[in-house]
Amino acid sequence: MEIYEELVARGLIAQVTDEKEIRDLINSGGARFYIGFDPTADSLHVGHFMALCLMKRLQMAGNKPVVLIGGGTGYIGDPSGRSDMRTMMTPEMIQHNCDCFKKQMERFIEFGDDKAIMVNNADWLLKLNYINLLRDVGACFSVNNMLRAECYKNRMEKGLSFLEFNYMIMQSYDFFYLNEHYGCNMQFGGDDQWSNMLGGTELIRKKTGKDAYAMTITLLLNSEGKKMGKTSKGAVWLDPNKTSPFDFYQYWRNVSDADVLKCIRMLTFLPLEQIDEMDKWEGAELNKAKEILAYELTKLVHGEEEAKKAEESAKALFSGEGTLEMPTVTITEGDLRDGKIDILGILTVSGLTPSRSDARRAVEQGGVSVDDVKITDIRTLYAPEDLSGDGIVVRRGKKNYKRIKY
RNA sequence: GGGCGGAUUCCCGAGUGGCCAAAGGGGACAGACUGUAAAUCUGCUGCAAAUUGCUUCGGUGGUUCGAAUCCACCUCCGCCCA
Repeated sequence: MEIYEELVARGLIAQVTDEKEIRDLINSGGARFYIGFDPTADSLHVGHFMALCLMKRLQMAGNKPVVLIGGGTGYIGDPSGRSDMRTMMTPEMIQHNCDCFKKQMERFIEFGDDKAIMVNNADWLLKLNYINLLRDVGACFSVNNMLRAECYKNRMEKGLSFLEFNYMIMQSYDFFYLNEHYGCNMQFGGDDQWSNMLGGTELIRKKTGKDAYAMTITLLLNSEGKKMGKTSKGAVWLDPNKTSPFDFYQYWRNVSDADVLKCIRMLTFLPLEQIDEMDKWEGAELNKAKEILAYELTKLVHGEEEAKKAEESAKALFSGEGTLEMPTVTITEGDLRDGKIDILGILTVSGLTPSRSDARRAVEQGGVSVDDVKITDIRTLYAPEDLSGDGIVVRRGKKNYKRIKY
């Protein structure tokens, strides 16, 4: 199966500007495509991961990826898919985030031997002269058309600043610039980028008369229609210091039945035949599929060793026996009161609960246990001796464990 | 630039002098049931030395015994007119 057909089979392709041309181009390895990443945080997250995987797949098929870091567009902020304005970032933050992105990407994409290149649009966007830009590309954009774009529609009521309105123009200019200077003939991006990307192909056509193509990646939505890779605490990060491999594993281990196969198809590199086989699984069998999903993704992001560790820890914890790998928190003297610490203190210091009030509620509702014994009294006290040696294992709810030592 | 309207807790959104830590919904969390799933039911959702105290309703000052609520100024946002 050729690469384009595989992407379709995996459900990765959302929209394309010209299916035939694009298929020919990437199947023959003739695409020089770019994907942009706006440095909105100091780590990549699951959403970026999809794009990286796509780059990898295409690179393996002989196409050349251009990673575009949005050091310049970061100054503006993409309004697509947002209902409110982004908070403005300082140049220092943007630079810091760009650096973090670079490091993480090198794990996924091979940059040696001109196999891929990385550029930063700050290099050309920040130099632009307003009047020149207006004359040069401003004339190519119809405000009427822009306002009709889906990405601005829902902002018409909420409010959209001129700053954000210009994002599309900057992104279009990027494509134009990359087309001119790097021979870039294709752009990929999330489906929410569609109108921005069309702006680029249009601009290239108007300025040069050449054709350029765009293709969007299906947004990874769960069965409830929400973006995946988000938890109540925020995004699921690829940086192990922001989302531990164990938590990363657990996120995928816990996806709902309805979403497992879709995730496996879209995110893993398992052969399609194997995935089709899994598609027949039902009911509790799907639990197995979740293990596979979690393991495969953790392996891709954090390496095989970490994936194994995470898997073992998870199995041990949920089967109730083992207590090998577990985040450990050490209680210090400052946490003690009258030489002891109460259960609420332990929960709070360990981060299992955000406050003592919350800890109190958790205990009162029967959600806390220590070494598998349910705690019912909020005044339960622990002395340093109780926490010596291997310490104790404190559990809040079903899925939150911490080992507590002194 | 002119006129009008708005900002409430994680989100939406009620509240227009004391009965307000603030209705209702969503989400999150916990319990039961399960398969570390979904659905359902229940509880819970500012903080703490916890039948009490403290801090919160865009910001700063003021009126009042008492302010989310009234007044003044400021910031941000929307709508209409230019």
